[in-house]
Amino acid sequence: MTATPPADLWPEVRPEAARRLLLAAVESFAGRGYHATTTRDIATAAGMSPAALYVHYPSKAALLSEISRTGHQRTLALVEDAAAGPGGPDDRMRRLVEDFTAWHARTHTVGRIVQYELQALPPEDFAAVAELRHRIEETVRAMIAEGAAAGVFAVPDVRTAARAVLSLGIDVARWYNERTAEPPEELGRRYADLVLGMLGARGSA
Amino acid sequence: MTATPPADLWPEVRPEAARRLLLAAVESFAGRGYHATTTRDIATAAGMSPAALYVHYPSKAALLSEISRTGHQRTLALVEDAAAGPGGPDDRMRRLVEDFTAWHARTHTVGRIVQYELQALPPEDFAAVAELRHRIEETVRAMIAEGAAAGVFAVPDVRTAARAVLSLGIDVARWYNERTAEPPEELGRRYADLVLGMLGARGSA
DNA sequence: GCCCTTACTAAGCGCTTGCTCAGAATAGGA
DNA sequence: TCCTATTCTGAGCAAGCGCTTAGTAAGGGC
Repeated sequence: MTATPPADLWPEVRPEAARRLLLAAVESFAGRGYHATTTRDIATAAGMSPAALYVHYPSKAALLSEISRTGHQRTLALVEDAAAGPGGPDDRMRRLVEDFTAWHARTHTVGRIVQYELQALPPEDFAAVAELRHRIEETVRAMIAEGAAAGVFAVPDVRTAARAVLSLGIDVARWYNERTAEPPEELGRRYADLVLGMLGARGSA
Repeated sequence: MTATPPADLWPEVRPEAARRLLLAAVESFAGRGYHATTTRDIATAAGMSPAALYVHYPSKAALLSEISRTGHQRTLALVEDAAAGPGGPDDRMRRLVEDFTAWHARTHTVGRIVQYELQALPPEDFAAVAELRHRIEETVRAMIAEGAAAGVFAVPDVRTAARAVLSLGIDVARWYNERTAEPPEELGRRYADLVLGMLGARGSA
């Protein structure tokens, strides 16, 4: 088992029943999609009746929004941490790709919801996460631009390269599952190597 | 308008009403997801009543299966064409990435369904497309292995590299939309450059 | 024009869904 | 132990869903 065990998600959420609902929702939303998941699915998986969900959350959509928001906050934090860390653009890009990739592998259930269930969010909640996504994209773009200006990266188009870097990490959430043998950290290292090669960083390959 | 106009999809499908239903289904499945799309949505968009759908297709799921199967066949064909084409591994990889990327950009609605609605397919239909997906993955993996053996590519792990190459193209379907300014062919060329850099092809960057 | 086939509709069915509500059960503090 | 607050349930509601059916309309061939 190389993914984050569900037991480790949202340790701060209380009461325990509310957390059980989140955990159950994540599994079902990630496995079958938001719209194909019923409140009965979630409640049953959490060991409760469907009505219990409404004691802790105002709606089914509120569960989705909570998962999406916290997932986006987490990925933004790790991207910004890497960007603000020590070393040159190549070192920081390596760390960014390692962490972003490993997170999508380890937390692929949340990652799937974060990346692919945006259209199911209520409009105001969508707007909030869209802003977080924009900050992630800008951070990556700025890092590549910095590396290109410093002659560390050689990319014909910064925006396209930034898109590609994020795509690699994001798509991990689609394909990574419990049976994938490669540990998240190792996948992150391998992806970092590939990305530095892609960006034409000297000393890469 | 840089994507394939819906009018160009499935020109061989007759009668015209059946094709209108496919076109309507593609737009709605891609935009909101299979499960959030009702038969009433599809029928209304096709200018018919919900019952008309059942004159041409046995079920809502049959529409999904048709779109998924034809989409997979198309992507498998373009991957295999590139792999069987002229030139060395780097030339063929360039063509593969260009075509795969451009297809996902131009036909991003179908691409979204192909890549992200697998869990909604009836089991037998899923099994059929899973086989097509496996062949796509194998073709790309074999090409990278060939390039590595010939010393044209330098990758520490062939399977991870193959995964990454496909991920770049696949994720285009998620983010590309009608407002994206970059034409599919140009995006394909840029991605091909990035991929050759990623694979450590000499002369790349 | 007639007949057959195909395409289509309006109406409605049985079932499912997100959610509400009144009452019951449980937990915690004095 | 008792009381209050919190947690939870069973039952059920209104709306919506995929699909069916009987009948109508349209198209094409002779």
